[in-house]
Amino acid sequence: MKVSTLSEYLDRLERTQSRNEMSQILAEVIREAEKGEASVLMYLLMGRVRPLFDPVEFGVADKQVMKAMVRASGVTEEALGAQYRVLGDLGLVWFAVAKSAGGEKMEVIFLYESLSQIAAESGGGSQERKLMLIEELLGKLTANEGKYVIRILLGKLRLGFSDKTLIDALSISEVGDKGIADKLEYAYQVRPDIGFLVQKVKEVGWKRACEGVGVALGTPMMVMLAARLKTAGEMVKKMGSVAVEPKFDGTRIQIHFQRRGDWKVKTYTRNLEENTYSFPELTKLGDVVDADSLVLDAEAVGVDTKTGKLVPFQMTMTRKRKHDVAEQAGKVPMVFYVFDVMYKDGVSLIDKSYEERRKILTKAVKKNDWLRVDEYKLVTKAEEITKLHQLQIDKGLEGVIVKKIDSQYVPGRTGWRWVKMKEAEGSTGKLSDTIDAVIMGFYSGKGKRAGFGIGKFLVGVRRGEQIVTLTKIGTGLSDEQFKQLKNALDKLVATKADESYVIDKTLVPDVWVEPKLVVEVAADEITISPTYSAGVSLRFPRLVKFRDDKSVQQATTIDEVKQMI
DNA sequence: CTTGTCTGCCC
DNA sequence: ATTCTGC
DNA sequence: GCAGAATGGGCAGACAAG
Repeated sequence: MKVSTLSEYLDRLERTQSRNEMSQILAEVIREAEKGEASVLMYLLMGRVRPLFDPVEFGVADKQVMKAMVRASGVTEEALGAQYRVLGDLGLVWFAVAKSAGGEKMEVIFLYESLSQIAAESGGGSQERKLMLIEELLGKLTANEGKYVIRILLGKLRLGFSDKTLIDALSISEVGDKGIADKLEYAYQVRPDIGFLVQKVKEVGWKRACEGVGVALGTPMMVMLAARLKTAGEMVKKMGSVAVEPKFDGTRIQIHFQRRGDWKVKTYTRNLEENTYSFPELTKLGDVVDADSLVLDAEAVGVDTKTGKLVPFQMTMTRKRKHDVAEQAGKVPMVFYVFDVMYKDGVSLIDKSYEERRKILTKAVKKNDWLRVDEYKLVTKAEEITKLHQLQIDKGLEGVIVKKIDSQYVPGRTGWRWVKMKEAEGSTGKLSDTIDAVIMGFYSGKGKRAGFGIGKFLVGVRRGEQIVTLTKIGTGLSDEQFKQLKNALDKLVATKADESYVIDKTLVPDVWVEPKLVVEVAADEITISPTYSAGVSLRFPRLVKFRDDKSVQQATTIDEVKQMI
């Protein structure tokens, strides 16, 4: 397939909003792909050159791509930046400034090779080499083709489809409708590589491609996630009999173990990245399990060496490293709370019920101190969920996960099988109170929000006569509220930061505004911040509502914020 | 060698 | 992570 | 309700620049 053909398909996709229609178009792409080309096309459509679980990344984003665009177009960085703030998409910026070069009919395979080379460059001088390669590539493409290539480099085609839609499309390409999407999804779940799946289906047909697939050691599988419901009552209504488990504030880890073989343990993150190197303590896994092979689902949490208590999330995350792991493991050892088993001794367990898997799990782990099978309580009443939730909160945990006891292990967060509960019913965030913060400035938006002229904004709190920065806010507003806010802020635009602002150079907004507007902000936690001038910041900040009724003098103070810790 | 910027990935 | 929105 | 796309803080690592 030619790149020009691909870009015509992408043009069509860009014009359609209906995902059903998108699936049809994508099915055409799959049908038209030549042998050996299908996998490559799928990766490109996902804004990548390799499957999710391969650690191959482009290593360029906004800043570097913009530099390459400066070179390829001759337009200054300032001019491109200005366009970017208006259009909210570097692909569109390129389309606007690119000279109508190209003309060469490039093959998709060639494009793929070029992009792979960009990803492969590393070491001293690699940034320069990446820039050259991008510049060269753009020079061979039309402005429209370049638009899509830039979006691929940024990992966002922004066309309204992703892997799920590609699976629907694959089903359509094979049988004319979404009839086999379930089976394909299952195959994708245990090997989340859309390029591999499409290629295989095209080569051997969907029946053989889906035949006998199951969890495989050494291949990360997609994990089950917890949805959210507002009340315990809704949980009981949707799920019936449930198990309530503690929710630990650490990092999700999928553990693959085999007693014999060229490796013993491999671990993966929630997003399927391999992170075996981060957890040297798991080399001893064979001592504490009664099995020849396992795939486990767990939460890794650091412990305080003095008190034995679990450490805060930020401390646990210091283990997300490649270097000096052993040293860090001494400072912050890990424990692993195991809550599920997806495979044991050659048998895939994801089709078994929660209760069955739990029984197998309990038997598979021997009594020990660091690989802990977490507790679960079977419950049928809403009040019991609420009570257990409060119990975990009192213990200092994040909350609870409520699980439907007869449910299979299904990836993603759909279907009301697992539901999380963090804050108490009726409250907006886990933080006991909301904060009334002052809007200090705002930033242009990307994608849809470019049209609003605002995508997020900077807020602060009072410290004496000063206003110190606390967090940026980019969620909690409806489209309508974004438009309203932009209108209101336009009347407060200032040419520079107000004298009362204590600012940090990395947080300079696109537009400063006078300190007039107050907003109510919710969050889950107050964190010690290395970046914000308040010295603290918010974890998961979101807007609750505009507080036009409040003056800046009535906004929350830094002392009040610190008392909430 | 240190510092700053950018990126990717945890939540 | 949270939240909003078109289908 | 699903799937997708906006957006958050903050950590380590890779490079480039000084």
